[in-house]
Amino acid sequence: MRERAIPEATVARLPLYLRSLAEMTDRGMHTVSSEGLADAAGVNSAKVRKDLSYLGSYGTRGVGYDIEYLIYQISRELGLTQDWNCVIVGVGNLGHALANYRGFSARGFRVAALVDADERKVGERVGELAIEDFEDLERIVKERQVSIGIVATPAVAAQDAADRLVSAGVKSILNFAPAVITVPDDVSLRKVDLSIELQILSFYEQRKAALESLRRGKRLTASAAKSTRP
Amino acid sequence: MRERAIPEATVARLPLYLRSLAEMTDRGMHTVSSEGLADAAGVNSAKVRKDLSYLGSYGTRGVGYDIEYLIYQISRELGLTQDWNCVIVGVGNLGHALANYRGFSARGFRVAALVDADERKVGERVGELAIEDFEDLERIVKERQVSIGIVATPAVAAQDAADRLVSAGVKSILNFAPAVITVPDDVSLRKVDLSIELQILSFYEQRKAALESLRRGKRLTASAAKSTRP
DNA sequence: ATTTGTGAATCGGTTCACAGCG
DNA sequence: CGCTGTGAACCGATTCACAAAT
Repeated sequence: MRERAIPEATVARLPLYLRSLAEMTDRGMHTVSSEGLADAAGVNSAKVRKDLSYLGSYGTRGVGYDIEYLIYQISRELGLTQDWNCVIVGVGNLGHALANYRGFSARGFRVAALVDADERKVGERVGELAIEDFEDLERIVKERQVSIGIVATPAVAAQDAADRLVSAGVKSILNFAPAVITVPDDVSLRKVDLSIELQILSFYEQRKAALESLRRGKRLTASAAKSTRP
Repeated sequence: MRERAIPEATVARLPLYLRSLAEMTDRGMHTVSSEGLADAAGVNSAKVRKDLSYLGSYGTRGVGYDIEYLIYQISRELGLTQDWNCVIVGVGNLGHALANYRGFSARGFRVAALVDADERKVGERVGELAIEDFEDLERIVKERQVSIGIVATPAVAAQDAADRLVSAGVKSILNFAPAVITVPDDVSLRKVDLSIELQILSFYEQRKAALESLRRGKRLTASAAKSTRP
């Protein structure tokens, strides 16, 4: 291996491996096989081996992977050897929860500012930070070298929030608002949508219920047929 | 078309279409082309047509799709013609925010209970509801016909929360805890992990920075080369 | 004339299965 | 011998491109 370009699907799993590996170190382990890591991360071992092979040949045949070394390599690949400053745009319900979320700082993400367009909220303190005016976003991004914008506004305000983040120079956006937002090609956008997740679960839940009642229906029909046949 | 089995990827997009269609009705529209819906949902039109074709032939060639009818068909397919009761397990930061999240009830999801293992929290009111004892989960699930469990506990407690939900008969789980949890095959599991999303953004952010400094480096080298050549 | 619905081509990702190496 | 690393086969999803429908 070793010629640029890690598949998106692999990138999305690296943080998962990282977390499992960190837990293993905590438990005093030093090496792990692809099988062991796969179990911990909830995937299969072929996937682990292929994923890790994109980073380089960091395993030892017959032995496995050195946990500490692998943590270092994955962290480096994910850009976690440096800290990233984030700004949370929209400090309602969810914005509040995100602002207070620890685990955030755990992986080197620092909430450097909270902004909201509602003037009544400006000045209000949330943990260490005071809510600032959305209008000052550009200045804040520049001064504090913010590289990640977290959109936690209501749906109608989300595109505007994103536009302002982009024109302030932010190149990575995480959108929690239940709205489609569009950004230029050179900006990364990920979204987290609670309501969509619930609707997906609803689909499968319904299908299970339908199958169940079909099974039940068949059984009833069968026994009914039996009882009517003398 | 029309022989069971809608691809997972399609199921995941149906809620997106539904939201766009609802917005269109609000704006007084009555029909929409695959192109129009694609733009609103942030996908391409071929995908829209293929996705919708799995539900049946609900469009009119030369015209497009009837919005109202399509909303009905997608809602039915997603199981949104009925309400679903949810229980939130773990009422910390995030659990609180989820409990107060409107938009929840919007699509027919009702938070029927909040439970927490911390006895000091039991009894505390959050909006309409009082926090109940995690130990009573099984009874609560049965009495209130809860079908969806939302895990918002700390990582260490997540698997236990899931196990208890499963043994109470819950077949759909949405996991917010930063931990891998495993469930039997007949249980649907989706996960939302803030920290993982940030790490993915970090990867691309870093890559952009690396590319940028490479470009800058080249330019410098080029001009340096030029200046040293007399 | 316009837009759907869908086979066929293509792509990205997963899994298999085993050669290669410690 | 055990486990990694990886070509090859496979699979699901996306995109293309056009015939069919109104």
